Amino acid sequence: MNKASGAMSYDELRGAIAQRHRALSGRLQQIAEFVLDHPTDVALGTVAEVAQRSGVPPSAIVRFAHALGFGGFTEMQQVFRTRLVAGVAPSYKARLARMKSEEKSVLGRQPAAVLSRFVSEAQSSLVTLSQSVHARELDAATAILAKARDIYLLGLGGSFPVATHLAYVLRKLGRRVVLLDGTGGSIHEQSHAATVDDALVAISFRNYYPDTARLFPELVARGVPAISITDSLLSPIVEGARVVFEIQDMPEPALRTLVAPMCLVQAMAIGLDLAAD
Amino acid sequence: MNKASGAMSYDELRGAIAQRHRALSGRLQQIAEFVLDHPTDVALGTVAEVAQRSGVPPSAIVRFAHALGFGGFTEMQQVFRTRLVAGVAPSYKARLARMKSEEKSVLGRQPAAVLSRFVSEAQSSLVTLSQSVHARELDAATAILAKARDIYLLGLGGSFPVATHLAYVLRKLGRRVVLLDGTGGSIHEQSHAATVDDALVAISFRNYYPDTARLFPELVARGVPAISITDSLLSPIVEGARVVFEIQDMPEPALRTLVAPMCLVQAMAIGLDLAAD
DNA sequence: ATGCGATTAGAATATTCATTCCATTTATGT
DNA sequence: ACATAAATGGAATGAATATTCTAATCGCAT
Repeated sequence: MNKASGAMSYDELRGAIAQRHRALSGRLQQIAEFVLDHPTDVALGTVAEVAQRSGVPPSAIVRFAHALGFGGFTEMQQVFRTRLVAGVAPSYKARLARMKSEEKSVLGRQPAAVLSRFVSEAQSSLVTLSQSVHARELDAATAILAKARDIYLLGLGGSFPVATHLAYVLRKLGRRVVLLDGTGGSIHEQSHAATVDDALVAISFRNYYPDTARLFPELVARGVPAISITDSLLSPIVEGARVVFEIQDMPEPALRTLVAPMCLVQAMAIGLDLAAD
Repeated sequence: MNKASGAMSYDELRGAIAQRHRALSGRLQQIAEFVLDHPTDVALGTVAEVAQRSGVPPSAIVRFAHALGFGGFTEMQQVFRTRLVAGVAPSYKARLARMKSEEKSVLGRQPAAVLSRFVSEAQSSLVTLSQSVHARELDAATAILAKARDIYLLGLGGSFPVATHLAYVLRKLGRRVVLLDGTGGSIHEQSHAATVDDALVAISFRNYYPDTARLFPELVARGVPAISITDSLLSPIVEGARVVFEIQDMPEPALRTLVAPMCLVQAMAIGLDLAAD
């Protein structure tokens, strides 16, 4: 019971186990070998399960945790669980909390620190993007766009920059684009000519812009093939869409760099152009 | 209770939740949104924890699981746990296989390859950004913006998305913003009210949009403090600018993801807000 | 061999947890 | 406006779980 185990990472724990392996008694050595070989079982199982799989009585498992300086099995299990959560996409909640805490410090308030924060934020959102977008979806999306006569773009509020960017690139590539921006009237009027021979790319993140949520179902009902870029399967532009790109983003709208969706629409546009040859 | 839930994958479950979301009652919808946004919490937490974090009573969580066809929370949780183990298991063999498949797709022009190409482009442009932007410039920029009564944004053509994004964030933070977009007349008229007490953020990349090149010197001549974001010191918006951010980008306009300038303007806006407190 | 300390296994226990039940509230149709 | 059904929240319940305790066993030096 000589090791402070409070804030221990999984790798540190592995090292600690390996280090004192030979100093442990027979049963405890057996358990040490098992937990190093089956960290997932330890992370997700109960004491009884781990005990059975490693062939020892439950109490031995608890003694093992004690020998490592933990208050009990549950405490040790927490460390093994960090390994699991580290494997999946970094949680935005944690990152947001980190941002908030850094904002408090004087150093974090300096513009240079703010920039490096957004840069690293953008980096990880790009990693997440390439992991979460599948080739099948991209192929389907470009197929829809390739068949479209006119391409309608719907992205208002915070998503407007993405829509304008996609509009710019598509027009550069010679596509006919209608950007639904609501200038000079309602977006309903702008989208009135959309038919089943056209296509719609809708972009919307929380909180979903009301006009987007209203117009999207109308166009879908008219048979316009739709591609949606959003942050949740529950967003109003998911139902009826032929293709849905779900992109994780920051919960706070003002903190979104839009890096991931910008890259995605770019890839869609260029991929469309290359496939057309 | 009409869905066989025994051998269900995480993605299938997500789809099922999204599909019957609107058919659920209020509380259950609230839970649906939470579990889609916080799958890790569901995978690792207890009923009480999930209930507290999602702001519902524990019994509602169990009812939610029942509504999805599971025998109880524990049964549903198993599906969420598969997501965690799937994320960590692919060690070397799977990762190698993934790399191989990516290489293969690079050979073709498949959209997925295009995306990964843009992602890596964006990654490196972010690295370059954090290296090339210095704290002194950022400080100077935020100082100018802090003193400004109205902030005029000038970014046309391919830079328009950056300008709209900056406009969105600044307005969210309560700043007075004039976006020079030329709708309903000339940008000259829109910028007519700009004085020495205001500020101008100009964004322009090759080939420099003619209107930008024309308007920028006029505003500078009128004494409006200017911040420029561009790709060359020879660009038309460098001379007369108080601060210049030079950002390397792709030579071909259609291939720019705008990732770096998006991050930069975001950092400027948030940095301004934090410094103002 | 024998006594002593360390180690172990299994039962006992106390706690945590998921689930169910029921009274109350809220929505819905007549 | 009323009656009926659905939904909800909170307490009660019973199961599952981690942990502790104790008697038995093992290893080891004398």
